[in-house]
Amino acid sequence: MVTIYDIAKKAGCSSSTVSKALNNSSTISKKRKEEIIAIAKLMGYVPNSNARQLATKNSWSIGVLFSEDMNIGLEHHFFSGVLEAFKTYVEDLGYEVTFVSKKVGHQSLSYLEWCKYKNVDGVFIVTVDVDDVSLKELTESGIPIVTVDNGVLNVPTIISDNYQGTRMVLNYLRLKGAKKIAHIAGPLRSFAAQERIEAYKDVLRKADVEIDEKLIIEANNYDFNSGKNALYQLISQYGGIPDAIYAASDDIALGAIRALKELGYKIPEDVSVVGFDNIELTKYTSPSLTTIAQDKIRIGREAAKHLIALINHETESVPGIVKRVPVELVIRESTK
Amino acid sequence: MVTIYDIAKKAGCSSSTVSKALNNSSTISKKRKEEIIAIAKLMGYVPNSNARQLATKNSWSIGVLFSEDMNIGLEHHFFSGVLEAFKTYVEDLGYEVTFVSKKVGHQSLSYLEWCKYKNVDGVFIVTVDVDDVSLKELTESGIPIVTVDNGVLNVPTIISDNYQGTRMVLNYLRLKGAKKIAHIAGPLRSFAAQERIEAYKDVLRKADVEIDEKLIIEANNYDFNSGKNALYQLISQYGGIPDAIYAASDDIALGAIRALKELGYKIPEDVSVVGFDNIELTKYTSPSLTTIAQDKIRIGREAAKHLIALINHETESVPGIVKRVPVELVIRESTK
DNA sequence: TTGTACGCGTTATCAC
DNA sequence: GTGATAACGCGTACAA
Repeated sequence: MVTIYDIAKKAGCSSSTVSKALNNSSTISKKRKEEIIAIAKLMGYVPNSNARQLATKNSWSIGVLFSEDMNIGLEHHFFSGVLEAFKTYVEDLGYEVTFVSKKVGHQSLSYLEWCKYKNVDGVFIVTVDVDDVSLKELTESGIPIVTVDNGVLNVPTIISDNYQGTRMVLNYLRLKGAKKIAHIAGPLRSFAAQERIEAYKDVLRKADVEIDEKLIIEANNYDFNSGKNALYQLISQYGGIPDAIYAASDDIALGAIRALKELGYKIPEDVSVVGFDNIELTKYTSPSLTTIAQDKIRIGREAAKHLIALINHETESVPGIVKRVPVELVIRESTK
Repeated sequence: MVTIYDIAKKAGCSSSTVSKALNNSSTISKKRKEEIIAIAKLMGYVPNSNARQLATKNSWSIGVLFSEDMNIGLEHHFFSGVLEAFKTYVEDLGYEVTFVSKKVGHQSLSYLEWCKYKNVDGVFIVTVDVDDVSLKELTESGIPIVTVDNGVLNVPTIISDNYQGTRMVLNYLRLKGAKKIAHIAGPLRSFAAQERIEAYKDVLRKADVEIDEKLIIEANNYDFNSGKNALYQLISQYGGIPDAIYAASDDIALGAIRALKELGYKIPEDVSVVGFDNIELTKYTSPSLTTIAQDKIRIGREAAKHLIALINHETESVPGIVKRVPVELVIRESTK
């Protein structure tokens, strides 16, 4: 490993002069500077992150909480996309991103301890086990944090505009003549699920449609099988099928469609079905799925932007929703 | 921030004694040790990663190359799964995982420079632009590296057993009576695509089946549309449809199925279709897809194992395939 | 068993 | 414009 001392020796100057040259300080002659930089390049000098961070107390690093123990299954696709966009944005600003861990070498740490250990500038909570006690400690620590919808509520959150999406779905279905529109909600421990169900009720109410609680059912989870089960429950609780079904996720929608097919119904002839997310495969199923497209890239980027602003003290940390990202209605074959 | 000096002051001893207590050295009395540890906990002491790494020259960190500029689309799902498994394994051993970047603060670095800067113990190449010049420098640097199938060939590689998978597909199709079996290969710049096409030829040859080059077609990519296009080409080049189609990925298979449907063919009545990967959605399409399941978790874990072994000098770095992970044939509705 | 003193590679504060 | 020198927080020979 070549250090600034090696360079200093070769350049015939002191290490502090080298440091100044490399950090283009103003108090150094142009000639010296170029000379030193040339030598550094020649010798293959690479700075040492640890030494630099130790001296500057400045880490340029961001921790990412991304635990997959919690079995979010297909949904994961959404979060991966968000993380990608986030990573791209902050890396371009010169930050490095590291997964927050609970171990270092042979000893166990809490999330907060790990963050202090690494001296991260901020944390992006992507997915997490909300029941983890270690999490509360972290979110209350004062470290800049953002998250996207995942049920952690005491942290600045970037989220899709669920109300807008729900309104678009319902307006569209009603425009197409649907009277009885059911809603298969996501698990209500999820914030997004709560928002969508509230929006469903509110939009209908404002359109002077009476809310029929029998048309609302909560799925156990966001996945295919939960959707399938929910549909059977819906039918038995409602005593038949509605004109249309608004599902809280694409996977739920696909599960519901499968169940409907098993029961001999045709989509969209007998019943229209709409999902939420616009995951890749919705283009390719038959029928292809009408759905609300979430803008993963935008969400990731907005999260990054907000976190950087927090780090730079350009904004204050307020718990809850700080940004709603617009969604889009994608009309395909599952609605008539 | 509380340091070992703060603890030393409170405990009435020297900082080195504190250090010894915290690193459970053998040369310290039990009583002192427990006392110091208690004080450390009380004061909320957290070690400083940079100082420790600077002193020990030991980073306990692994870099991950995961660039998404290259538009691998749906395939990404596979790599995300592999990365998850990898991360879980190495974090459990106490390593932290950081995305390799090309910037730090405001200056640009090559991959290798970044790795030296961060002093990572090893690198896991998940996805990467193989044409990146910066990559060669890294792979030839001597830093421990592993990769999974992605076209980087001069590095130890963990990969699915493509031969076994291909053999299972072909044997199954032939058993079911298929005579003319076409192969839609992946893009041949991909190593897996090459392996699968070679296996296809070899297995048939060994079964005394004459290879008909007209039954082989290379898709431009691994995605849906490439599969669709490839199928049209196949038909025009072969002058009809074969008994069965073995596609190099599920997405290709689904694209081909879509094209077949457009042409009025029924699957599996008119033609059987088999994919490769076993991505989630293959369960839910209609017909659901017969495919080869790749074991993402096992691949990620084996990659981790191998990298750790390299880091610990328990094995030597040999370019090319170091481990083949078994695959499984999942029979669903797209074959008869 | 404990403490002293130094090194890890860098930046930053002063004198010069 | 340049160069000693002191941090930064920790680990570790070596001496006590």
